[in-house]
Amino acid sequence: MAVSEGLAIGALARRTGLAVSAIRYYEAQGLITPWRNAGGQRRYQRADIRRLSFVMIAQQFGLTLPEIREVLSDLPGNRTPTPQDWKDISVSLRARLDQRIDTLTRLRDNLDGCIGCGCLSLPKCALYNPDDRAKSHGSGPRYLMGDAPKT
Amino acid sequence: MAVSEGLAIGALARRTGLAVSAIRYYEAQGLITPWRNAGGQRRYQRADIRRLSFVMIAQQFGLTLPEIREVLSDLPGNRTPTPQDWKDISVSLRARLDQRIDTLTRLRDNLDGCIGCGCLSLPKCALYNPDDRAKSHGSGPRYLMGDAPKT
DNA sequence: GTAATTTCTAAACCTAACTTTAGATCAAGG
DNA sequence: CCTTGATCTAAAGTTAGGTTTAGAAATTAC
Repeated sequence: MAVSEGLAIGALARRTGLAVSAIRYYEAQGLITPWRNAGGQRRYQRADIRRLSFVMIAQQFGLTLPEIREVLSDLPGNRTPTPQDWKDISVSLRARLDQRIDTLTRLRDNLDGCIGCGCLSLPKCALYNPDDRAKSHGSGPRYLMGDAPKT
Repeated sequence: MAVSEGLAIGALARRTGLAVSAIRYYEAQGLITPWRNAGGQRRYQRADIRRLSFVMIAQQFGLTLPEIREVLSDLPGNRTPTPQDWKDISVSLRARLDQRIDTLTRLRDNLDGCIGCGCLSLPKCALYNPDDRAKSHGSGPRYLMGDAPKT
């Protein structure tokens, strides 16, 4: 056993709970970068378990994969991230989460006064102008205020 | 002009800000049910403006279209919904929203203590067991805890 | 009464985030 | 050495939530 043969993709999958196909997909999206062994198979570092765990958590917070990649780009590239490194990027994650919670809370507080009254049919209703509307959830092209449809 | 010719789909689109194609799509998903005029064109009631507005608001809250359809099913089918009817179903909406906010808040409160510590690599971490994980956001098949992948 | 709009349907296309499939190659156990 | 299991790549399929396109029929406007 050499000091560092690395983890095979199946082992990493078992450690993280992710599907093998998902890990390959994340690589294609630039979220993780394994090296290859002599036979061309992917090998991962121990630290990648944590990296993928972070990806999963950030996803629960509603970040898209490109957003997560961006957050991860603040990790040092030249060495294995330390606990402090992880703590540092968690700050950025936390800020996004705080904003999301604020938006939902604001929306909720408007709900009671708004539904049932006339404003539900008006475009100026407070519920119609959230900040992060277009990206709030789901995928696919989405027509939203200020994003003119063809017809 | 008869008393009730109804709104054409284009008019409804202008009133709500939705694309015509989206309105047809919502019909296919069972969210709205127009009638047809002699020529086969869709006609809508005035109350449908509010119905679609509700759909848009519920979407911002993160509900999927099937969920919204379910919420809307509590409206009276035999008559035009009254303001009180709308208020009633808003309660159901608010409950879901409260839960979502709670989940996010709990997640956030765990974040600082969790990232950077060893638990980030462990499946038992508090961040790994949210209630509504599978449906929290995004689309497509998603392998998540308790939903075994094939390989 | 004709021209310009709208609307109709069905089917194809789009994005995000993955999974499935197929056929080939690698690695490990006996 | 051979067999079994793990990986590899590329391409196609899936879901949600829509949009685009094409050709035809209905409405509206003049």
